[in-house]
Amino acid sequence: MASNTIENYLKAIYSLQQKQEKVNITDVSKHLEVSAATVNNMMQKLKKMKWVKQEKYQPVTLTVEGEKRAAMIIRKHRIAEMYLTEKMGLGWENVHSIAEEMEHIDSSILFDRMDELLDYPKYDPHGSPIPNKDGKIVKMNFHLLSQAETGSLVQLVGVEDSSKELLEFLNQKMIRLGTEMKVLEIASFDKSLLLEMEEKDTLVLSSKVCNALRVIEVEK
Amino acid sequence: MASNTIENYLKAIYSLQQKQEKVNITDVSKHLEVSAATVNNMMQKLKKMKWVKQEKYQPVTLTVEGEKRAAMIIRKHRIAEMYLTEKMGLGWENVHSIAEEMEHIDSSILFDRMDELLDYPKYDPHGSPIPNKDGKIVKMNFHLLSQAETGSLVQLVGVEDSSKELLEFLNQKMIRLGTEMKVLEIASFDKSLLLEMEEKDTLVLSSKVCNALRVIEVEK
DNA sequence: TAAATTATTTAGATTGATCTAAATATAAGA
DNA sequence: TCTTATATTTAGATCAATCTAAATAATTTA
Ligand SMILES: [Mn+2]
Ligand SMILES: [Mn+2]
Ligand SMILES: [Mn+2]
Ligand SMILES: [Mn+2]
Repeated sequence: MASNTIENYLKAIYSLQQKQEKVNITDVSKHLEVSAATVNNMMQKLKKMKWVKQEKYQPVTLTVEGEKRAAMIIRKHRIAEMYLTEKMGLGWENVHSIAEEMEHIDSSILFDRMDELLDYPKYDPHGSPIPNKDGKIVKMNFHLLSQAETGSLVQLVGVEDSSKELLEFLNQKMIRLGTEMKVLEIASFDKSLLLEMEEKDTLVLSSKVCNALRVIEVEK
Repeated sequence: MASNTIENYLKAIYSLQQKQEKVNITDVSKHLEVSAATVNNMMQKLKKMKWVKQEKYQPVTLTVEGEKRAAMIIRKHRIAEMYLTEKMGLGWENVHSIAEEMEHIDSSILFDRMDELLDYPKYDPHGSPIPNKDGKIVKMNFHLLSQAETGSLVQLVGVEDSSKELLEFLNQKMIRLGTEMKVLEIASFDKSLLLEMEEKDTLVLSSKVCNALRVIEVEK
């Protein structure tokens, strides 16, 4: 059995691989907030286990086996999040940190049962897809709100990070998955966006927030 | 924050303290299946943290603070077990090992919510009382089936261990909490019991099993 | 009570996960 | 291309949690 630490590394590499071509030691280092030397050290171990491949001084990639393991951990994480929100009534801002611990529980009975009770959900409460039992995961189609153009009408389909801080901010602004927003103006000075909300009131979001919101274009 | 390891030590000492006057290093060592030297080493650390007291070469005791922490971990463990059986439909034989990991999750929101959804249960699925938020725990009244006398009518109110192995054995014999059994005969050779079950059929249980079953006397 | 047994402590070592500092390699910029 | 900046690796250290073996204390038995 892999330690929680090792599982967190696999998950980190997997997540980074989803949005980048190349995953550098430094990326993993920043993502997990450990030193590059520590990551390097762990990569030696993961190479021995045949879960990652890496040539000296080159980026890392998960092997097929490593990717499968990572996907299974993420699957457990997202099923747990979904269960906690849908069946227990916890807010989307509270479930990520709990799932961060539950994902390491070794019990197919538990996660299969949650999956069943949820009727096999495809997405987690933050809009990310849940890998299936084979580790297959649907490729999401979105762009970041920070990339939207003036005049476009967009709908929130996911968030880049599931931190309590961001999600409580969104709660307060009444923004949730499915919320539609029209981009009225992009401030050239700080890249903040002026948005028209569903109730016709307007709202300004900083570029930091806009960089964390996954949206799709919708018809007017 | 205490590590999972430390929390498991606190829990072990607490559980042993429930059924023994004195808790020796050796008892903890056997309970957690680590060497006595390891336990000794950990006791030095727990003493520094003021969670246990121990004079050199003497038994260990939890401090008030240590006991409270232990009770909170056990509370989380038992609420989780109850939730898994009652709300998710898992069998009593499957929940202990899951709870062993869930008990370390640091989230009052999660456990308070489970407690609420369960309507504040007093006992876990194995018949053990759930400590309240102040760490108070009701003293159970029972004796082991192995201590029962010939002719007595007893009812199962709990188990000494929650291992999958024992509980699957009990499932197979149709024995669950509340099951009544009459002691027909005690074999002097191996201390096995011949029992009359509710459906009038008879059953022999080894002393090993009888030592794991908590019963109370019931009226005939 | 002396000897034997059992329990506890100490000493020294190992493993996993981490760090900082320094060395080395790669990539970017002038 | 040469220099500079950035990324990776190596070296050496620390801390938590464990071990075995040996020393010491406490308890039990004869
Ligand atoms: Mn999450
Ligand atoms: Mn995790
Ligand atoms: Mn249990
Ligand atoms: Mn545990």
